[in-house]
Amino acid sequence: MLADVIAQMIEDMLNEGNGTLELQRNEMANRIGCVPSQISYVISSRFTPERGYIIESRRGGGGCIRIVRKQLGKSEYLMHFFCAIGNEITESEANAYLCNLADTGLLSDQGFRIARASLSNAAFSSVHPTVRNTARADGLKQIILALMAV
Amino acid sequence: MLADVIAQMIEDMLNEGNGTLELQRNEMANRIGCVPSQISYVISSRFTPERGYIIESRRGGGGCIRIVRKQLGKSEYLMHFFCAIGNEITESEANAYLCNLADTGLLSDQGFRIARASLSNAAFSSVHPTVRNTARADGLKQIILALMAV
DNA sequence: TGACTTTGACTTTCTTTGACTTTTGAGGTA
DNA sequence: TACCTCAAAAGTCAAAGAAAGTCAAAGTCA
Repeated sequence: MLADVIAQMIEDMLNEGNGTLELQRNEMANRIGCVPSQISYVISSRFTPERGYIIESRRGGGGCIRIVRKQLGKSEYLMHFFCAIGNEITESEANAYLCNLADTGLLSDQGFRIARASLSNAAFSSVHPTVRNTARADGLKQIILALMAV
Repeated sequence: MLADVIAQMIEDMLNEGNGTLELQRNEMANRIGCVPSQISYVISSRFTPERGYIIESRRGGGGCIRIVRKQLGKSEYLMHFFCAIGNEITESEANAYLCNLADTGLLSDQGFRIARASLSNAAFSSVHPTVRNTARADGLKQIILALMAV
């Protein structure tokens, strides 16, 4: 299947490049003989943050897509955390999680303060109350994903 | 890419000149082999006040462009940031701010990643689009307040 | 049937270029 | 000195180009 072929190519290039890779979507699509959005599809369906990849990109002339594979290790713990977070979470529940992360040393002092601030009720004051805890849960998940990216 | 090459040149010259630099647009464009407005483009897209640069210029014979990288004290810096944030802010604008904070050392690597994650579009996916940028601005402000509190 | 793939039209973002405008200093003139 | 003119800058803006992103329709397969 096309998507799998492309995924394998990217995998190979990643191995060759020590876990990092910059590709040009149009150029690659051209080489393979598919539409450019196919590349996007493969990346968004296979090289997700959940599976341990970081994706960055730049549009415009000379633009490209950057893929970095981060090696797993202590991130089992973080993954555990991630899974434990439901769809919604209150400020104090979030704080409990953060304290826990700080205790285990996965969160620095500054990191802790930033995370707490960005998940505080004050930060969500303009968000509609009915989705506030959902948004907070999303934010916490993003933070944990970011921590895994190290 | 041309723009990146020029940006790097300017960066180098700034370092050489202790954070300040005077350049002549036409002369530089000539040396590089591009149109003069390309230099203007690079400066206006990369050496913005948000990223901590002051731009001054003088037209006419002997005119030039002056670029100064400003370094402020910590709390001045944070205050400056805080005030510069409007009521709404996009993800990429927020990232520019965070890069700046990270560059100046006010934000650790982990802190940077946490802040970026918690202000990302992904984090606000359940927030109504019309208030997303408002919520992001609130979050960024909370983060900066947390940094000032140390 | 439902999840995954493939495709392509359309959008957004960033870059490059060039034509035109504005400002400024210098040199000449009354 | 006061003023005028001119050429040498830099500024502005919009069009064209070069990527990547998005999304929905159609196809495929278990």
